[in-house]
Parts: sequence; structure tokens; C-alpha cells
Amino acid sequence: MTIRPVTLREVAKLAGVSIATASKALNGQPQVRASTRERVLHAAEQLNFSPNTLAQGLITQRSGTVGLLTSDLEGRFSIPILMGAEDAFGSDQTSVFLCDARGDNVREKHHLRALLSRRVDGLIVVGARPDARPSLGRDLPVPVIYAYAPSEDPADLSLVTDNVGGGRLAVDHLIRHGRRRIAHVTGDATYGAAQDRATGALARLAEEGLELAGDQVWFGNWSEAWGRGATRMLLQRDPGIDAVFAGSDEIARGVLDVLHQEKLDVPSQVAVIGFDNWNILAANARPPLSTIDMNLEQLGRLAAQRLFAAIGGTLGSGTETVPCRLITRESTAPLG
Amino acid sequence: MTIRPVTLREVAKLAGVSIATASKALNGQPQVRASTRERVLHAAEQLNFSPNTLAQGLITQRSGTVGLLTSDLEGRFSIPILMGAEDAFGSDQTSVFLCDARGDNVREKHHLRALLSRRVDGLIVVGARPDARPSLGRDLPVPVIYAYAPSEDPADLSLVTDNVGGGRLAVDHLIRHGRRRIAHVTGDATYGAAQDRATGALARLAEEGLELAGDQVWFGNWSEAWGRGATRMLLQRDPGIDAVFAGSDEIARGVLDVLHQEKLDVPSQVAVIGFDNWNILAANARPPLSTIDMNLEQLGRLAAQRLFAAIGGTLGSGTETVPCRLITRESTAPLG
DNA sequence: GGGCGTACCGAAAACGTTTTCCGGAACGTA
DNA sequence: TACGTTCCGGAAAACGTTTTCGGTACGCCC
Repeated sequence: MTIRPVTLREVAKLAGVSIATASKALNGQPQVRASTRERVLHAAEQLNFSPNTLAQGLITQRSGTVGLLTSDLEGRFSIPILMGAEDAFGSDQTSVFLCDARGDNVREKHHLRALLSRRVDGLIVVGARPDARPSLGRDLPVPVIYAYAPSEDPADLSLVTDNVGGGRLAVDHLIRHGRRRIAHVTGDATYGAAQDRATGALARLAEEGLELAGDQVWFGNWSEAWGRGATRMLLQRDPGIDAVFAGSDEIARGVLDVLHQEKLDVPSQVAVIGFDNWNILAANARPPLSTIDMNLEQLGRLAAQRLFAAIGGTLGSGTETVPCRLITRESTAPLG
Repeated sequence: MTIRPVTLREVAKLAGVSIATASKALNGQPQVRASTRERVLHAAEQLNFSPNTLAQGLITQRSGTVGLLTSDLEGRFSIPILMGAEDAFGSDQTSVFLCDARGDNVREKHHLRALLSRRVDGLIVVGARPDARPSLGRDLPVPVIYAYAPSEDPADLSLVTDNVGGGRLAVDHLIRHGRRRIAHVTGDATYGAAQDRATGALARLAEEGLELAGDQVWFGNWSEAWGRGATRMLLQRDPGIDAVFAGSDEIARGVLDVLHQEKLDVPSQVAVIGFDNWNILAANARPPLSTIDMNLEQLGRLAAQRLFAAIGGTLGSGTETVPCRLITRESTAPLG
């Protein structure tokens, strides 16, 4: 169990060469004869040698690690991003430190310090909600990418989802399926995402010369309960709706629930589309829920790629937008 | 941006001492006068010095990192465990490498190799489902803890949830609330967890001299759809049930859905209890769902503590069990 | 046979720390 | 004055690599 790992020195000895040549042989440097390389490789294999990356990092000034600083681990947003990032960095090259700040600022500072101490080659910061967040600062020794929640500082590079486009996509889909009386029930109005999605939805309606059904955008909070409550009010105000665009899948579940109670069939009478493509909610709904996917894994992969490019090179700035994607299920069949 | 980090040498120079004393001063070693220590501390502060942990790790033979090897990142089980582990290791002491093997064996090997190369001080392996999984082997240079999914090798140390106890807890709660005709709808019979929960439930029923309602344990799969389907069949078979113990919150949601359709009130006519305490499903159900929480954060913390103790010391073996916890919400009010 | 180029290998420095060990200063005591 | 003690600080080795640089052996050409 507590055997000391084998070092290059031992490999070299077994192969009958110096440490220097052993190193060169293993790293594919040209100044070593094929036969000696063979001997070294064989020795390394035999001893099950794996190089100490701490030592490598010390000398090459590159640790081969990145930090992923999140504030939303239990939330649904960090995880896909994390997965995307993880598989964009090949595991042989780069490993990722995961740190959850729990939304606490001093904890974030703490983690940041620890990560810098570990000489990470770069950082990805994943916010809990898609609104601008304070920058970590301009004078960090490593490149930083802000994902999901953009940085307030335009000099930073941020990667975000296209919520306006997502809203537009949802409504466009409903329109193409023959819906005309479309309502929008969504979450907390202080969220930029809620505003953006509504903006996109309204824009698409306007193009078609349609009014929003239900007189208003129903802002509330991101819960199933609000989806239910809003739908009840909505139906009183405007019983003739033929589609609801919900700002999240949770809300959509609430909407579905009340529509069922009111004996309104989905999708033949009312279509429902959600947002997030949170599988467990969307795919298992009755009927399965059409929804907008934010392509978060792709966002994570992109973050990793940008970071990778920035390491060594120099980092861009501004905000880059990742488009959303429509997921069609049964809750939005064509009308008629 | 790409400034080289400040080293101990620079701190020492600024403080007018040798590197050795600077190190001692910063690490609280006693052989340094208070006034010099003060000078060093001040210099470090001024330069915003943070020690290179790679170098520290190289010499102390301890990297201050652990690897968390999971197969279930998108699943709901790894995350709480991860969070528990993360906060049990103070962030100043230990950072965690997160690796998701995606259920692929060779990818797991790959990650393992990379982590060992990084000289992690220990490993936590989190399985995707709570059944025994192959051991990583006995001859690893670092201690390993298996969490959630135990290792097949009894020489390893595994930490698992007490599913039998959880099943018992659920049924006990229903019985205490006056229920007598209790049915059990659960997931895939090939899951040990499904068997264990059923075992616990049946044991508690037997103690009370009760039979399981619905003639059988309804095994199926872990989906909402199965919850719906099973409940329909169940009601045909035995319309007089007064409680359903669902093997997961997802299943419970399906159960609730059909009970509503059948105009059976929850909880006044039928009580429903779930399993997992997956907040998004349980807390937002109509009515909010009582459920069994597996204390996964605690399991994660425990894993971290055990690992911490094992580093340097020696590791125990066998399987340690973490008890479940009842979460009471409105779906299981007392009868009558 | 001398000069030269090429191919291969090793000695040693370097990365940034920690830790051991030694030496000098200051001081008290006989 | 001689000596032992205590306190403080520094030189240097070590951790496990990579990389530079110089050296040796050999073949080739005139």
C-alpha cells in the first residue's frame, strides 16, 4: 500500500543509462538511439513507472491542471459544463480541480488563492445564475474564462447561452405548429435570463404580428408551484390560449399539471414547451415535454478549448454566445 | 497577466533573511525571533506571496490533493457526496481532482493512472449504482475509499447507505400514521438497492403482522412512467390501499399523478412516500412528498474523514453503513 | 593520419520549497 | 577568563524531473 512510487532514477538504472537519457527516451527526444530507447521503455514498463507530475510541473512551469470554480454545484448548470470541460481536456493532459464556493464570496477568494498556489494553468468560473458577476480581477497570473454567468468586466472573456435566441426558438416552434394564442409563464424577473427569453419570445411574436396571450409575461419564480398558480390565473384571464411557453422545465411541469386538472388536453388543445431540457423533468412528463436545450456541455467544451488556447498564448475578451437547440417531444404536436 | 509568481527567494531578499529562515518564519517554526518573523510575514504580505505547492509536495511527499473518481456525474448521487467531501477537506489543505469515467472501464484506468501520476494522497471512488463494483486493486500506493457503490473486495473500505434501514423507516412512518394497506412500487429488481429497500419494508410490515398490499413488490424501472403504470395495475388489483411506498421520488411522482387522475386524495385517502429526497421532485410535488434521504453529503464527509485518517495511517476495511433519514412533508399526514 | 561532422550519451544546473545541521553570538556561571 | 547553554540564522542537501552543454566515439574525406 504505502510503497514509494518508482522514480526515473530507478528506470535509468535498470536500463543501464543515465537519468538524462532515460528522460529523453521516454519523452521521444531524438538524440537517443533506437535500441537504447527500447531498453528504457521496457524498463519503465516493467517497473510500472509513471512520472511525477509535480516535479515535471515544477520545472516546465506548467502544472497540467485547471481550476473549475463554481457556485452552483447542486444546481443543474455547472454539471454539464463541467462534463464538457472535462472531456475537452484529454485526461492524460489536464486534470481539473473542482471547487464549489457555495455562493460565498470569501470562500471563493479562498479557493482562488488555493488554486493559484497549486499553480493551475487556467481557471473556468461557472456562475450560479446567468447574470453578470464580479470579475476575479485583471491581474491574475493565469487566464480565466467565465462560463454561463458572464463577468462584469468586458476585458474578461465570457461564454454565455443565447437566451434571447432560445426564447425566439421556442415561440417560433409553437408558431410553426399552428399556435396563435401563446402565453409565457416564466421565473424571477430579476434574472437576466427571464428577461432575455421573454424578449426573444416577444420579438418572434411581433414578426408574426401576434400579441402575447394572457396580456402579460407572467414573471414569478422558478418553481413548479408558480407554474401551477400562474396557469390558473392565466386561464381565468384568457381561457382561449393554445400554447404556453414556460421559462423552465420546472415551471412547465406546473403548467402541465393544471392543464390536466382543467381537462385541457396537451398537446391537442394546448401545447407546452419548457426550457433547460432537464431530462428528469422533461422526458418523464406526461406528455414528454418539448423544451429548449442550452447546450451546456458544448459551452463547457468551448470554455475548455478557449482556455487551452489561452494558456501560453493570449486571451480574447468580450462575450461569446452559444446558441440554444430545440428538443421536440410530444407536448407540442402540430395543431389540427 | 503572465507575470511569474513570486517565490520565497524574493520574500527572503525583501525581508533581508535567508530562504531558510523565511520558510521557517512562514511555517511557524520556533527557531526564529519574533521580530524577524514579523519582517518576513510583512514582506510576504507585501509581495502577495503564495507558496508553490508543487515544490512543497515534491519535498514533503504529500501533494495535498485527492482524486474523486466517479461514474455518475450527471446522476444525482455523486454530487452530494462530492460536496460533502469537498467541505470536509478544508479548501486550504486539500483540493480535489474530479474525474468522471462515464461508466467506461478503460477511461477509469486512464484516470487512475493520471491521478497517481499527480501523486494524489488518496482516492474516493463513487459508483453509479449501489451495487458492488470491481476493486481498483490492492496494490495501490494510496488509500482508496469506495462510496455509495461498495467494492467487491472485502479488504477494501466501502461506505454505503443503509437501504434496508431506509425501507424500514419508510414503512414504519406509514404505520405510525395509521396506514395498514401499504403497497410498494419500486425500480429495477437487479439493483441491490431495490431489493434492500423492499426487504426493510417487508420486515417492518411483518413485525406488525401486516401483509403487503397489492400482492407483490412491484419491481420495474426507476422512472415516473413506471410509477404511473404500476399504480394503475395496483389499483385494479387492490383498490383499497391506503399508502404507497415508492422506491424513488421519480416513481413517487408517477404514483401521485395516477392517484390524482383516479380522484384519490393524497394524503387523506392514500399516503405516498418516496426515496432519495431529490428536492426538485419531492419538494415541488403536489402535495409535497415525504421521502427518505440517504444522507449522501454525510456519506461524502465521512469518506473524506476516513480518507484523511488513512493518509499516513493505515486504512480499515469492510463496509460501513450510513443510516437514512426520514423527511416528512405533506404527502403522509396521519390518517383520520 | 589529421581534420571534421555526426550521433549518442552523461554531468550538472535548474525549478521552489523544506529540513537538517552547524556555527556564531549572547549570556550566565564558576 | 574559561566554559557551558541557549537562541537564532544560514548553507546545503534533498525531492524528481527536464534541458543544456560538453564529451566521446566513429566514420568520412582529403
